[in-house]
Amino acid sequence: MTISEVSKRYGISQDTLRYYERIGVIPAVNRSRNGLRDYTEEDCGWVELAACMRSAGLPLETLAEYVRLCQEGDVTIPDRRSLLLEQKEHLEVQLKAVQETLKRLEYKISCYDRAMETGRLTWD
Amino acid sequence: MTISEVSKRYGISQDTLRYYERIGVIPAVNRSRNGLRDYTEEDCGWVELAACMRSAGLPLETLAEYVRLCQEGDVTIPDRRSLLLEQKEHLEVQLKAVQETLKRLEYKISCYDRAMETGRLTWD
DNA sequence: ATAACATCTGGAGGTTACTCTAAGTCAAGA
DNA sequence: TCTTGACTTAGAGTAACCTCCAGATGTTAT
Repeated sequence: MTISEVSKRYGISQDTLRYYERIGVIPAVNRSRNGLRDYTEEDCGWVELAACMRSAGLPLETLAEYVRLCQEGDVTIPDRRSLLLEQKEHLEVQLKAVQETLKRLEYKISCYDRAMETGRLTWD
Repeated sequence: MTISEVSKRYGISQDTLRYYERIGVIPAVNRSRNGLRDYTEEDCGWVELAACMRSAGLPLETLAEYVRLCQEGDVTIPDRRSLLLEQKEHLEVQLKAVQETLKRLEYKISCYDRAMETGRLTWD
């Protein structure tokens, strides 16, 4: 699979794919004889994982560390587990922040809805 | 209320409070005769709103635009409403991303839990 | 053969959101 | 009076995350 195909498949620019590989957020991708990247399904799995984690805001450095640990073999299983646990806890905090802010936005929007009917803005 | 008090109250650095004011994320704060900021409860309300919205990841530019619209009076009510609606939609997408990633982290962690008992990592 | 196209690398540039520094002002305490 | 400490400004610096560019190379279509 070429970089342009992977780029389209996951909605990540080619530049970003190369960047992620360079900084270790995805492991090194095999090359065809002429030096072009040729992504396997396993490579795509790493890309997809990175895309998912990034969409939730995990830092690139953390993802790179996870990949590094994975490459070091089974001895790093406890480290990997605690890395994921830490990120899970961060995300739980983040989730609450987003939920609270959403509630607040909904409330404000309802105030504006009323304001647009009555011409009066109450409790902004 | 002094800047150091507001800083402590909302866990935002003094530098950041001044920065937010400078770029319009919070409206201009009144000064005491010697030029020091003296935050009213209303000012604090703006700070708290900014803190909440930022915790969910809303961009500073968007917050500044909202503040600007608020200062322009009632004619901007429809604009403000649609700005908030747009941010609400972004946050709903973000919420889903965080929820999905959380699920995935939980699943991976459960795999690592099993791996640490059995010594075998399945379905990473 | 030549042109068009995709990819490569290394490095520079851009955006967002702070964060820090330097130099200055002012009020209160020793 | 002198110094300490909290505050001020303007502007530079930093970190994270891309994004773009130049110049090279290799493949495909005319």
